[in-house]
Amino acid sequence: MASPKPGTDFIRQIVTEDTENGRYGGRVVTRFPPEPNGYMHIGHAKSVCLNFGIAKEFGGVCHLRYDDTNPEGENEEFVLGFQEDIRWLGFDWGENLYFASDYFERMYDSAVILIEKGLAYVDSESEEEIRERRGSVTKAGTPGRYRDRTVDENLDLFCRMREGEFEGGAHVLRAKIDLESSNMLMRDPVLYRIRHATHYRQGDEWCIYPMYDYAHCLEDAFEDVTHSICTLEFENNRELYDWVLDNVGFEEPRTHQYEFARLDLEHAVLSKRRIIPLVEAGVVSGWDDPRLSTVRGIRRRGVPPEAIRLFCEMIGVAKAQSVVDIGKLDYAIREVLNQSAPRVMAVLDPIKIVLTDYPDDQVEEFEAPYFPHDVPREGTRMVPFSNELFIERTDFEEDPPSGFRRLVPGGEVRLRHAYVIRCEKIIRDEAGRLVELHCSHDSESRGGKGVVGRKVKGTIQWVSAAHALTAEIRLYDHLFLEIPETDLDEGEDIISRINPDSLRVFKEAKVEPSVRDSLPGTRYQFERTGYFWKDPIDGLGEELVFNRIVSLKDSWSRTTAKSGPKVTRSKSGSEKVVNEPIKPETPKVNESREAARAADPQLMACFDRYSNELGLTWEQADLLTASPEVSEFFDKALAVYDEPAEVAGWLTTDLRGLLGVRSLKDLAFDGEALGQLVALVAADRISRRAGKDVLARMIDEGGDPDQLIVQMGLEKVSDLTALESVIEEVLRAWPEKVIEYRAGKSGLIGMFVGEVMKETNGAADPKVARELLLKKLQG
RNA sequence: UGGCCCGUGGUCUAAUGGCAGGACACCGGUCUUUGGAACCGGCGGUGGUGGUUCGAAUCCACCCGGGCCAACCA
Repeated sequence: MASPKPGTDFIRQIVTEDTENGRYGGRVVTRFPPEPNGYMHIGHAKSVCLNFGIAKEFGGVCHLRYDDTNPEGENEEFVLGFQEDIRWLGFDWGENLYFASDYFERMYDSAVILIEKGLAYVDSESEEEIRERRGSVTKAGTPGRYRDRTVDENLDLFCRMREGEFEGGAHVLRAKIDLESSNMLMRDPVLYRIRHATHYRQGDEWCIYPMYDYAHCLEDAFEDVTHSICTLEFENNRELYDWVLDNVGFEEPRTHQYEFARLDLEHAVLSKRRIIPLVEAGVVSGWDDPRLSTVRGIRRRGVPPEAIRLFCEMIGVAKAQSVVDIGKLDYAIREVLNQSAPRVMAVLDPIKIVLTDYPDDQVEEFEAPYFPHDVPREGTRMVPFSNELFIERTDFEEDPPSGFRRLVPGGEVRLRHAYVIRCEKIIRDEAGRLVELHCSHDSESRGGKGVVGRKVKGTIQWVSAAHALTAEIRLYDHLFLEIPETDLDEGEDIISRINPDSLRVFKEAKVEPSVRDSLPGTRYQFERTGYFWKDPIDGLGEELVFNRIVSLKDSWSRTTAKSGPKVTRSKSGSEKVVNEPIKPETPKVNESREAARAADPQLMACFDRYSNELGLTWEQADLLTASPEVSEFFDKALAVYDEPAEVAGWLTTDLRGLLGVRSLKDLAFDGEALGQLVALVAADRISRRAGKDVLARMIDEGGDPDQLIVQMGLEKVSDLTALESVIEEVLRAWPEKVIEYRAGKSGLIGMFVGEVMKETNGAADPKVARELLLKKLQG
């Protein structure tokens, strides 16, 4: 089975690293935290596979925790729904079932801590005022009247909020953080609001309820979660997540939040917010409509859980927002079902065949295997045959296109597991409509025996008219024509985008009799048509009702349709953006750096000195004068090693890249140390590359470059013969690469240099090594 | 418009300064009593421009494009 190797996505890498470093003492605790206000959809399934999957792989646990902090819309039915769906997917939370609402008391206590620290206050302004004062993304917020209430006053008010003294909306508890923060979430976020509502678990015990940003991180921390994995839209919330935990007093090692891109599927609608109107308008039969991408819908359609897991493995986990081709889901379903579904015959839209040369009172039975030769499973059933049969209407063509391999007037076709027949006569009614086909059969071809002297290319399915079962068969197609989740505009009526052919019903379909005795839940392949199972609700009684789970891949209709251009998405980058090359007359300069210089004459002077006296480029001078720290760092380095261009290169490129989120101030070394390092490289003591390794070490652990070189064994190998022998060794170790290189794959030179560097532990001079390599590979 | 995040074949995703690889889709072929499956082969990619480096998808800068954030929702 095609399955990409799991375990290499960025989250698993983080977990691996944390486990290896013993950050949490080897513990791995994840959690799946649904709000019980709707049913689970396939997007949740991705998260379930991720969280439970990681726990399993790392020998940890995954908690199922309901994030039930808002009484509105939450209820027990949805709680049960999630449990059912998660179990169906094949995951188990064991003992670890939790409810955020069970933590309300502890959350209250934590809020009191924040108030006592002066980090939270009761605000009594109206909702509108608060919104007004929060400012906008480009405008700072302004403090309200109540921001400076005393701790005692806040404590008293908060207590009375809980006691139920106030109306909803009268007061809120807010964190006191920073009204000017560029992150809107940090502008004194609301922690608690008053809601006189009955909670489905807590009843009327509470009339204040915590907000997500306050509650969620505490839930994770209370449960000793290690890796709190959520979707990308919570990236901005991480800062607040950390703020709450740090200020309530949780210390490292504590939980941290990581974000991945949620699943978006072509032709599907994935959020509860968008599914609810479909359910309410009755365009689908309910949350379990087989066309919906809810887990209930998928399950009712007949998709096996293995297929969902395979699908989630196939699509991977990353941070790039993306839209997955629905064909991948179909593939995963077929992949699983091909191995497990017994084959039987059914005819959706029958036309009658009369075998004029077959005795009309004769019935014979063919023993037909349930599985094709390439599926290693056993089993057969008996299929009755008589002189009146049904075949699929689309398997007969009066006027066939070229390449058509099924029944045509005067032509032959093989009936699967039975005889070859020939179409002798078309019978029509007065209106000229096709009524039945009169055919003859070749008794020599019984049971699939070969025919002599001619080729019969086509094989079609059939059922005996007298023995067939009549069934209703429902064919499902994508609910939406071409609209991925992200393409819908806010407020747009999604019902207008429904695919009118998303459900087609065949009420008079004919199925071979063997399925009458099938085990409940059996998934079949109706040969040449697709995978089907009995609808678990409407197919329960006497009536036979089948759902199509997924069609078979159909390379015939693909070639006939001469498939027009694929529908492309209207938004989100399907067309390449071509940029005009920009050759600025005067180099572009970052505005904030320019502002910093404008505000600081000394910086401005540095900028002039760097670009004029020192001869640095605009870009370098610009970067080096972003702040006084940078220019001072640079000047100190220059004092040790006075080659401005070189030092500037190290500082603006290598050091900047290595720094990440840290700033120069956090460093355990200063400009002088950088100067020393650059000097050592310039003096040929170590290669530039080795120098970068040293720099990385200095950033992580501090230390003196001179000593580090010795410690890390990076002293340059400049001995030509020593280098040569290493090179010989590398070339011997990769004979086939040498051949490829000589055959023209010149990109391999980098790989050879890399191998030499590896062999010498980074000490070789790559420039020399490359030259030598080039020379050797020539000959 | 401010902040944060993200750009790798048609789609999803690897490569953590050293061979741009895999899967789906697509195209061709072999095989076949399913126009299925399997097998073989093929097409096709680092958003752009500069810079650093022996070497850049990867580091730096600018540009372009996309996403998220101004609920007392989660």
